[in-house]
Amino acid sequence: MSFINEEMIRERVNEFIDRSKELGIKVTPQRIAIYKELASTDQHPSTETIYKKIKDYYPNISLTTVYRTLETFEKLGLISVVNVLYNAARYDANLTPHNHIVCIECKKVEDIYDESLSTLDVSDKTLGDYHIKGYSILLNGVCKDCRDS
Amino acid sequence: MSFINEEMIRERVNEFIDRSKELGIKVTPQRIAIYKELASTDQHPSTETIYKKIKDYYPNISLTTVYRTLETFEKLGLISVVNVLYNAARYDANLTPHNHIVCIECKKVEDIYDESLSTLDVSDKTLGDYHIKGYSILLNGVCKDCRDS
DNA sequence: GTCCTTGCAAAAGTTTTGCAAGGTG
DNA sequence: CACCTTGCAAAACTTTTGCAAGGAC
Repeated sequence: MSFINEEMIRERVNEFIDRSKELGIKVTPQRIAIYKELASTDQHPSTETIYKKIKDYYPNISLTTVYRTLETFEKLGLISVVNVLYNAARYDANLTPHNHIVCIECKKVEDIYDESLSTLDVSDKTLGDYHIKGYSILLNGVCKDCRDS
Repeated sequence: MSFINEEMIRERVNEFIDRSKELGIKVTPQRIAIYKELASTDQHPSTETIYKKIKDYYPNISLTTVYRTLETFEKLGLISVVNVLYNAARYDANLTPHNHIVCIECKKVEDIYDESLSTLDVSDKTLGDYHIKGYSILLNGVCKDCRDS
């Protein structure tokens, strides 16, 4: 299911290279290394984690490059960020069940009370190796303020 | 709908005070101020934002206190954190639709391919003031490794 | 050769920790 | 008055930015 073999990785990296050329960005060894590292795992690593792994065989790479490269890839849609709101912790005193919508640009968060999103029933189930405690649905889009400016 | 008036806030703060006593934590002016600030908005503020607001009328409060207090509240279930994975950006090269499960303790992220979670269809809709681009479902629980230790 | 990309260093921003003083129960 | 909580300072950690050198096309 989630097993990734050598051939799949090679294929993904080749697709990445083709796509980069289409998009007009330069294909550097650093970019290939970063993409390959991310394509080789289903662990959703942080920037630091990717950096450390690459450093083993590419000791000169800079952490700054990894940051900048991941941002570039994400903006071009080559990869995605699991947690849009990684900039700072956000709290909520409202404990009644509801979901959230995040503005991709200004990072504003608003509540959503929408019945079509309340149909999931996963609490207290077991999924894979996990005891599920809860879930959160984060919609994303662009808010009116950001569209207007 | 999402309008919060003075009376609701007072009520929430009183509940908070009662609950704090039940839980055996001390009710300090700082804690009341922090809880009240959070209960007075549906904006899901960051620690810094809460700090700045309180500082207007409580100039001696420390940012450290706000950090520590929010953590305390969260661990006791008095409030919740919107974004569990706020510690660092996490990336994913797998662009096929899937969801994620996060271990609350070690912050590990794994992929979920579960059909019962794939029934949401919100793309390209408009919800409130937003053009929806997509959504992510983040289940949370405790992984096997963390349960065992 | 042009211009995008990289690496270094420094800065900005977020969160955590140690410790003494202070306040709640 | 015991002990939890606070505030300050410092450190740890994550991310961003400026600039000159380097490399892809």
